Amino acid sequence: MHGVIADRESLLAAAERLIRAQGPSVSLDAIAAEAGVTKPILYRGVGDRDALVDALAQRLTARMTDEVAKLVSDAADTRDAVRCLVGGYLRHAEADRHLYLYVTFNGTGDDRVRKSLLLADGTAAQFAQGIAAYRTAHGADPTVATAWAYGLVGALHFVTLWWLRDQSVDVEQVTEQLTMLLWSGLRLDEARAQDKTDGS
Amino acid sequence: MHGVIADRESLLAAAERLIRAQGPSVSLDAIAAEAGVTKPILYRGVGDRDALVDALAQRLTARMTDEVAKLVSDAADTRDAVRCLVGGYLRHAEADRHLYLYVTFNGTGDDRVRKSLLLADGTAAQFAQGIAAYRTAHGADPTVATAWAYGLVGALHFVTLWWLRDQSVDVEQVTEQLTMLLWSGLRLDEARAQDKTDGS
DNA sequence: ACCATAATTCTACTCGTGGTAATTTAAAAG
DNA sequence: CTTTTAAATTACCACGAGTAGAATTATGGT
Repeated sequence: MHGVIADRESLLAAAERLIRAQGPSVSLDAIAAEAGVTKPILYRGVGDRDALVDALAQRLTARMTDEVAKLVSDAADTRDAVRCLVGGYLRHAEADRHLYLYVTFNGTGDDRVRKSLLLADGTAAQFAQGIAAYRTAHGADPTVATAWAYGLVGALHFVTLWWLRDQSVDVEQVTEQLTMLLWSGLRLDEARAQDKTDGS
Repeated sequence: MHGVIADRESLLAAAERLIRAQGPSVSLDAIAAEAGVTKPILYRGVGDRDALVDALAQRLTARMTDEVAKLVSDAADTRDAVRCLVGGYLRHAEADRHLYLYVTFNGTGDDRVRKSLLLADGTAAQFAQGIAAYRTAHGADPTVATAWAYGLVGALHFVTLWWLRDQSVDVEQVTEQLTMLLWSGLRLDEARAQDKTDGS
């Protein structure tokens, strides 16, 4: 119709374009129309809805982790790296909020868990790697890396959702607040005085 | 049919019963049938799907916060309180996993954000209160409470999802790991040596 | 006791969306 | 120019949310 080539790449690009323009509640028909093709072509090119979300999640994850990694590489120290990570995540999610929501909310089937962790898995894998490396380099136990990575992603995600919904504070402030929590934890400095050497 | 009274309470109870039995992908027809009524009666009693999820989220939130609060009240110190909270959350989510998933995954409309934060809002409100009280009592800034509360809920939620999906570690271990992160943060002890007195 | 009217419940429908099968159109080979 | 094969389009099915109208039961008057 428009001379559009229906390769996977342009289909995914059309999906992103339409989601950005119209919000996360777009149908597959609409995406196909945006790409200038019909639904079966879309299915042949990228698969069913799950596959589409999967692909978009991969692309978004790649962009976010790339950008965040770039920001982090300029950090002064490790705490500043966390700060850059949090700020980068928030800003990217805000800039691409529709796609972010499309990818992170996909609970219709019976495997809601798997689907909702699509973006999380990619991000958490990166985080886990960084955490494990950091802790190994400093003689700390890296076993916690996976659990911590999912905890980090969850904290980032929910703070993002809350902040996107009611933007009551500016990005700098929420970044600093979340960084405080992630870097130093809930405990107050005085609590450190107590020895917490639990051998579990 | 069964002499069932179609008051709101029994409708919600039937919904919980069926979700627990059949998983989070139950239709409203099925819920109505479980309650012994038909769909319009269900609508008259509890409203549309959003209202149902809202009500179930409130009930689940109440149960979880109640149980967790009880566990926390027996804690030895503040760190142990966090530990009890994490463990209680994980165990309750596991025990009622279907309902937990039904309530936390509800992204079909355009207000995905609002709906997905239904359980989070209730839980985060409690957490924020506790955090603010704790910090105020110790002379720390309580402004961070809201952001931290959503961060906590997000970390708990995602670690729960990850753990429910591939139960590769036992609950004790993941509880301890997440508690470490939430209580002490990412930083290693040596990092404390560096003075981090950032005045924002 | 009987009929009419009001209230309530049930059935049956619409609408939108994911997914697919069958029909049609275009292209290539003989 | 015909026939066969490959491709896309249209038309359809399944399913679930939500609702309007049919049917049934209860209520009240005479």
